[in-house]
Amino acid sequence: MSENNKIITRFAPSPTGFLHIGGARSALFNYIFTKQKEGKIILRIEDTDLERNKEEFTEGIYRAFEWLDLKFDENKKQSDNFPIHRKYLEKLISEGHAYISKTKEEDLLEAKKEGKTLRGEVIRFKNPNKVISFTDLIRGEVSVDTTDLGDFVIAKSLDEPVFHLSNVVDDILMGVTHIIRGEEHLANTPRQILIWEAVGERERATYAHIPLILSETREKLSKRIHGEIVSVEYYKNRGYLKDAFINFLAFLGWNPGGEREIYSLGEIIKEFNIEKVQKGGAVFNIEKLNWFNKEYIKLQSESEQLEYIKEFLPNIEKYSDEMLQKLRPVLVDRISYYAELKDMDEVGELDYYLNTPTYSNPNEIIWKKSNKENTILNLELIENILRKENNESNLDNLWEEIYKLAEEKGKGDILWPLRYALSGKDKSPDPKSLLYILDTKEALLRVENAIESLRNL
RNA sequence: GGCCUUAUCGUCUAGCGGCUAGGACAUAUCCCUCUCACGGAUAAAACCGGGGUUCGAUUCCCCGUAAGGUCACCA
Repeated sequence: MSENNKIITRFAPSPTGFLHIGGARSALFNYIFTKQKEGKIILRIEDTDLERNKEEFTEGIYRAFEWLDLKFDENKKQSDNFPIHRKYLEKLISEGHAYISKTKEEDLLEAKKEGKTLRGEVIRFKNPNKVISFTDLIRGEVSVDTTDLGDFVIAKSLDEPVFHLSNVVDDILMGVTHIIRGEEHLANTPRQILIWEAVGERERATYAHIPLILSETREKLSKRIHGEIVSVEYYKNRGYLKDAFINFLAFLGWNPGGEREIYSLGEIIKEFNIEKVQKGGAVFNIEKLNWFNKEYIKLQSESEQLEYIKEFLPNIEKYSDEMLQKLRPVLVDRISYYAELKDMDEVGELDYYLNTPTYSNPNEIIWKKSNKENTILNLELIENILRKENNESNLDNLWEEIYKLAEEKGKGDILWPLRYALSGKDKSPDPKSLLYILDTKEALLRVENAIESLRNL
């Protein structure tokens, strides 16, 4: 593709909040589309609303993209272009496409009642009142009579353009060829096309409006009512893997056909076809994300898993490296995202790795089909084995002996009390894993304690 | 309310005139098993309604219905 018909796209968030998952998906679709066509993608921070903008939100957006590892070819801030926007406003006015409009007294008064202040005059676009048709890559032909849009405001003053003007002028100036954005902008498109045509200069861009991400109740997901789950950083902080997150997001509203669902970004770029993007909104289902994430955790290398564990496991300083190594498979097996380690820690599911358990209800040491005497006897047999193997530290031998004993005496009658003695819990990983993770000396102590508790019963 | 958009299992979706309507998540049951988790298997579960077009509609058209978006001196 030659340089002058190269595809140019942009993602244009406003820094009035953290990056929304819907925004992330828009950006992702832009990114995928652009990479596939070997085009250029621009990140343009739309900071024209001076009152609501915050630098921290811009930072947050950058951080989110850094996490997702989506890199933009250009980084722009719309406010840098205010002088240019002014020139275009002047041009539109002199050509009769826009005019300065006095605000009506009654509107001024009404706004005051609501606590808002309106400018005495603003710049409005002179609506030619015609039917605008465009081809949306996802939706096909869309056609709207712009008459009922009226003469809409495009700037508060020559130096304060608002969204429609800045957005269109920048798209024209930056050579944007494809505008891929959320469906909430579909209704804005006709008036933006009106401005685009009034400015002239360039053939208009091709539009594609991607469906919204919906809540359980099928409405647009919003931070206000749906909370932090709409923020991309939430997923980063909860220990989701960016590849899983991207895979999930891309498959919300699109898929390559076929039955495979685990696709790397590179594979998605290869397979992507914007015309196959779903038209209807998609309900955001965190269960499915969790499944994707678990699949990606399984795909991680041991050292990657260890890194995440070190980041998310509470009281990490209390675990030795050796123990962490041993703990890794057990932990990874039980989570879909790494922050679940914190949840497990909070409910005490990790206690027994660090602390010798106490048996508040020793009856639970006894297997359901057994009795106290038998259990004490069996634990003593285990105790003997542990004592014998204590200095050899050969886990395989140790386990072999215990398992032989279990087969002899009945698995439940050996394995249950052993596991309970080691964990102090009715639910826990299997005793072999526990023995593997715990020091043999510690295991012996726990078995002795359990016997003691039973005797005192 | 006006305008725009959408409509396949509970959810994400495959399907692009003829299929026992396929897969995944979630659910249930079973297997594995001392418990939990993992894993494996099986099951239940959908074409919004009504008219056309057609030999034949989930698929094409129209009308309803429902849902969503948007109607700012926000983006």
